[in-house]
Amino acid sequence: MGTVSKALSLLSFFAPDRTEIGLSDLTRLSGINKATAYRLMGELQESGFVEQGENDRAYRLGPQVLHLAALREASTPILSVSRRVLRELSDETGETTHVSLGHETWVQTLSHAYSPRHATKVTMDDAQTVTYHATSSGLAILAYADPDFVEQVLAQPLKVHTSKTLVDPDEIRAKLTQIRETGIADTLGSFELEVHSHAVPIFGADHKALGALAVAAPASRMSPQQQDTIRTALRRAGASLTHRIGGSPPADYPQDAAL
Amino acid sequence: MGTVSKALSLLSFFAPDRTEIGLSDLTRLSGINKATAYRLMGELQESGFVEQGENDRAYRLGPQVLHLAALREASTPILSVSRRVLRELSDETGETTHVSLGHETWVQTLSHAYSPRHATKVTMDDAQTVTYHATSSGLAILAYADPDFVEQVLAQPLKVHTSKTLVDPDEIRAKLTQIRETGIADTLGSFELEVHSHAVPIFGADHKALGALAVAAPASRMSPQQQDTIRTALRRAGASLTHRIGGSPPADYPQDAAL
DNA sequence: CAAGATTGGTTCATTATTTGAACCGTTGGT
DNA sequence: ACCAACGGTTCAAATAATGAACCAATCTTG
Repeated sequence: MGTVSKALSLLSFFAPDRTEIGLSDLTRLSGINKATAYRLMGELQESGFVEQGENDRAYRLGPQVLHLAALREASTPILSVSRRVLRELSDETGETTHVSLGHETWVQTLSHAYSPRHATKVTMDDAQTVTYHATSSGLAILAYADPDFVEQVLAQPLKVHTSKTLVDPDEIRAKLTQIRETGIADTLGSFELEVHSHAVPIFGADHKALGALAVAAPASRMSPQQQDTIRTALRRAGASLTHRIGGSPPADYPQDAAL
Repeated sequence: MGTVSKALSLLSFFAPDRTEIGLSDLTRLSGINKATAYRLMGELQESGFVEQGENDRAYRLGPQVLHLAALREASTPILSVSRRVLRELSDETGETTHVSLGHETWVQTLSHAYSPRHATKVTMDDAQTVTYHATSSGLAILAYADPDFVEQVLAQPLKVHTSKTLVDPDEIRAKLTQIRETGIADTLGSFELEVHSHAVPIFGADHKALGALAVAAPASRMSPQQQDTIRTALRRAGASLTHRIGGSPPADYPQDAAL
């Protein structure tokens, strides 16, 4: 493992529930020598990737990461492109839609759109972080992720969100196989009761799922016809989004008859 | 310069107008040996900070940067917090408001809010990149940045956006001094004609300006009373935003009488 | 309140990694 | 058929990373 990888691996210890890390904690978490960690963090700090609090001297992520994220957005505009796709998909289905990004251990909601058609709708926050195993978006990503990554996710404690949350790794693996047959994931009440959610994976240039596009509807409104509308619209919108960010699906991704 | 800094400096060659860089270009731009650059980019790729196109093998920023940006957002929630502040500020002033982040050579618009009060309004895009010298946001940031940084920005060619754009470094330096007296920057038509824009800096935990909060209004609507309303509201909203992201203004920042 | 533990930070001889000129095999243009 | 430019690779020489021990300053705690 090179020095650079080691330094960057230090960044991976930042998590939603651990946004500030002191030097000693960092050495314990990483197993890297304290002097080394100190020097590496110093370099990361110089480049603006981390910054230090004044009082406790704990490290936290710096503004430079926002800079890079904005540039990434310029080259692979998943955020801005998804806005149009979400708008159209919401109009078409009459339901709430959103895009998420798959990360190490959690799924990040990037952006969403509502439909004015119904008074009742699923409401969302941007920048929300949700679990892989309980959401249709998470499952859609997992279904087209590296098997190693899937096992890594399933090896963690799986939170029970509702009475319908799948937490048995075997059941989840079976569900993933089932998702791969149609290319569409759906969950009914496993994250929030009364929410029926459908999702398709979004692929990057490397043919791997980097995120998901989803439609979330109140379960009470989900008729077979509505589900059909959603699946058709979702499939098309997903393909469009994948294409527009310069990505392409893997060879084994189920293509719709009418492409 | 350590190996890590060298690797991270490679990332700085990505820019809005250069989102993909080949290996040879990268060695020329950085002056780093080709073999070294190759190995460093390999490490950055392993960590997901960059990815390679399939055809041309050019490097581009990877999804990992979005992950880190989301985490940074969790610790310093400038994006989510600013939404509420923007909403309130738009309601209060009846005009378009936005927050921006200062970067190396440009200013990035993060988020914005419109007011429904008037039919005519200044329209904005998120993730827009604008110049330091021609915008009130940029000037507000520069006024509270390191002098070295200011000189670095002013040493570059300054783009003429309109007939009213300031491009003489001396005039800009004088303007910055003037901004520091009140703590509020304003520009009339220097970026877009007919737009009168006011901005205050947003400070991080290190007492340095990391971004700006701004109100943009059609010049025709800018009466002295309206300007007064905006300046008061902006001052308060800026202080609130700075506070809510865990930042604090430097000691010499002009405090409003009614804090 | 004083002993012991823990914090961020530092030192320096040892070690292992980075470095870069030269060298491939391919590709694309002329 | 040539040449230039591309991404990628090699290996001895050079340089940078490493980590045990060590500070000074807080925090805990009996």
